[in-house]
Amino acid sequence: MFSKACQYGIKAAIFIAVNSQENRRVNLKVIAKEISSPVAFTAKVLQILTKNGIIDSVKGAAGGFEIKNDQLDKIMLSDIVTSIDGDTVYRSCGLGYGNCSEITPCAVHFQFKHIREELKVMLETTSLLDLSNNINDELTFLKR
Amino acid sequence: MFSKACQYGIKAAIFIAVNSQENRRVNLKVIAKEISSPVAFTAKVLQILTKNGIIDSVKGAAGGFEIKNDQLDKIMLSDIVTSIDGDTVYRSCGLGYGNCSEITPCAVHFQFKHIREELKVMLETTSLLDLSNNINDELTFLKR
DNA sequence: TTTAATTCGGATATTTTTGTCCGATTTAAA
DNA sequence: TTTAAATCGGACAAAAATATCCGAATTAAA
Repeated sequence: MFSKACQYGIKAAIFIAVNSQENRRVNLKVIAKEISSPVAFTAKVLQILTKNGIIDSVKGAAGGFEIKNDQLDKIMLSDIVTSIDGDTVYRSCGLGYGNCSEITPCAVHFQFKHIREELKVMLETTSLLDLSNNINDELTFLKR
Repeated sequence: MFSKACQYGIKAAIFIAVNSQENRRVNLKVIAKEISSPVAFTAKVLQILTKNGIIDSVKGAAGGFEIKNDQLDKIMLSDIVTSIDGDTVYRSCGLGYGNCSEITPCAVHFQFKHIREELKVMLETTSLLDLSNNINDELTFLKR
């Protein structure tokens, strides 16, 4: 469904969100350890998220990554996915046709239409706040 | 969502299905041309489908690929997808955790659960007959 | 002011996916 | 029986994704 880079990005963003709620800035090493991802590769992913304004980075000693608390409910899963993987997963044709549409539908268009739309809605309505609240309430996990 | 190999596999299977309904056997070159795919790579994909019993191959001159007509309603999209990409798209965790489940759900488990289930049902209930009928009725296209 | 901790960014390496090539085998038809 | 058309399968090549390395820039704290 999503690339590894994207999975790391989602996990990292949630971890940063959870910590930002407690006003804790977290650095690359801590993030990578928490989400069991390769450090240097995770750095690349975090750079993408930073450039796209999804997370904030602070250079230097005591630096790291954080998200402004008033942004947590505005950052959606779709923002993260789009930054890293683009929007093809939930927008483009299931068979990869560039010209597949409602008027000229490919062989699986009507089967995928509904699922794509549900995925889109889900990604666009699930915020980092929702996800980090679930972690805080111990309804879900991030590290295993 | 699916690998290119899988997209080629789905397209090829539908094309073979459409032709099998008319009792026409089609060969690799014709298939690859129809679905605009690289010939040799498509050969590999067709071999996978053949080994998995989804399509039948006939060697030698006048050989090619076909599907028995009484099988068309029994071959589901899920059979093709599983053969080529495996079942991770519609079975495994959205974040890639091996131990994510209903009792120990990952951070996005409940968001993805519904979509994964819908995708699974769709793939398991859409047959090659359904898809080739739509092509025959010109409700959908395969080649563009 | 120096040091250590940190992100940034470019280069490189490895692995996986995608794609190509070609000889072996099979088989219908000339 | 020969030939041509086809699949099969192994080796190889290219591209993309994943992962690593390292020096530069930044900055808090000693």
